[in-house]
Amino acid sequence: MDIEGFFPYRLAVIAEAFARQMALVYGRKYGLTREEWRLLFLLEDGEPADLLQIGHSSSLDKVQVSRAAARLADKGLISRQVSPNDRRLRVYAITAEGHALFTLAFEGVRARADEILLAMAPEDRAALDRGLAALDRAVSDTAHGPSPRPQTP
Amino acid sequence: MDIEGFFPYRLAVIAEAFARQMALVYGRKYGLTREEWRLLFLLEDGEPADLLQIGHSSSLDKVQVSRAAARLADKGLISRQVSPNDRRLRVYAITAEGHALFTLAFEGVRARADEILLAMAPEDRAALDRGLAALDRAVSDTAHGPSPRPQTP
DNA sequence: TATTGTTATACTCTATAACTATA
DNA sequence: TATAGTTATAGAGTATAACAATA
Repeated sequence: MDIEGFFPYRLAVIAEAFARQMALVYGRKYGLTREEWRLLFLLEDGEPADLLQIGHSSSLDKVQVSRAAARLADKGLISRQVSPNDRRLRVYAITAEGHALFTLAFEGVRARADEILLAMAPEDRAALDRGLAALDRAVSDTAHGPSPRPQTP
Repeated sequence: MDIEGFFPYRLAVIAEAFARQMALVYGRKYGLTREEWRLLFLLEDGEPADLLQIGHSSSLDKVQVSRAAARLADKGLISRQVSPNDRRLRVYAITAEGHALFTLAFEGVRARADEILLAMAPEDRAALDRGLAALDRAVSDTAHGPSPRPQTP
């Protein structure tokens, strides 16, 4: 068994190399960590939301979201307001500055991602898409222990 | 643009979920870190080698290899001997205990990986394989800056 | 002077647990 | 008492720089 041909190794190395290319853009060029980038993406994309909703749709746990949100709020990229309905909740929303920065960063990331994906033959792209979707299902379907990244103890 | 459908996000999340399943085995069950696991894999697989050779074929840099090797040597899983030819070099080799532990861990990891992969339709597995290979090439082909994980400054 | 391997430093990420304030 | 969010702590991963020993 050669390590290069061992599927778990291959997947990890390829995904890492791709993620590194993206991080060069939002990280080195726009000063965002991966968690900040995801959080901004989520808030830009959807309605203002609270921490648990965000955790659910970002594959981050509540601690990660809380800390990324604190940093983003410090930079003025998002706002955090206590909910009037339930004062335990905070409602996160993207600010105008946040929107502006996200737009720039997103264009950069998308451009780099497209550059890579468009260097692939269309059939290969389709194969990748199909294979990843199937892998995603297979991991969920065969999960044993507790579900990953639980939000509540 | 929905974050769930954004390719870089999808790839990262799926690869992460898969890697987590593997780490549950070699990590939680056999007490190895990811770097120790890779290093052991490499030494089990090939000839005894020096640090730079290992770095090249493991996607780890020399610092990571050096530290993982120190921990593995402490546990008695590998040996490190100064090369007689060039006394700057150290030759790493797996020990009998290392071999025994690796064999157990590998069986476990392979079993979990196979469980997932065999839950996929054969055509989906083939698509995944083909898509990943193409993605790997595309990332390399479109690389701009310095190559990732350089071993020498 | 250049190279191999090690150590140092700092920051990010991951995983838990404990804490606070509200409900 | 339970829940939402925060803070604390520790370990693992990543990125650089500096260093010692040897060539």
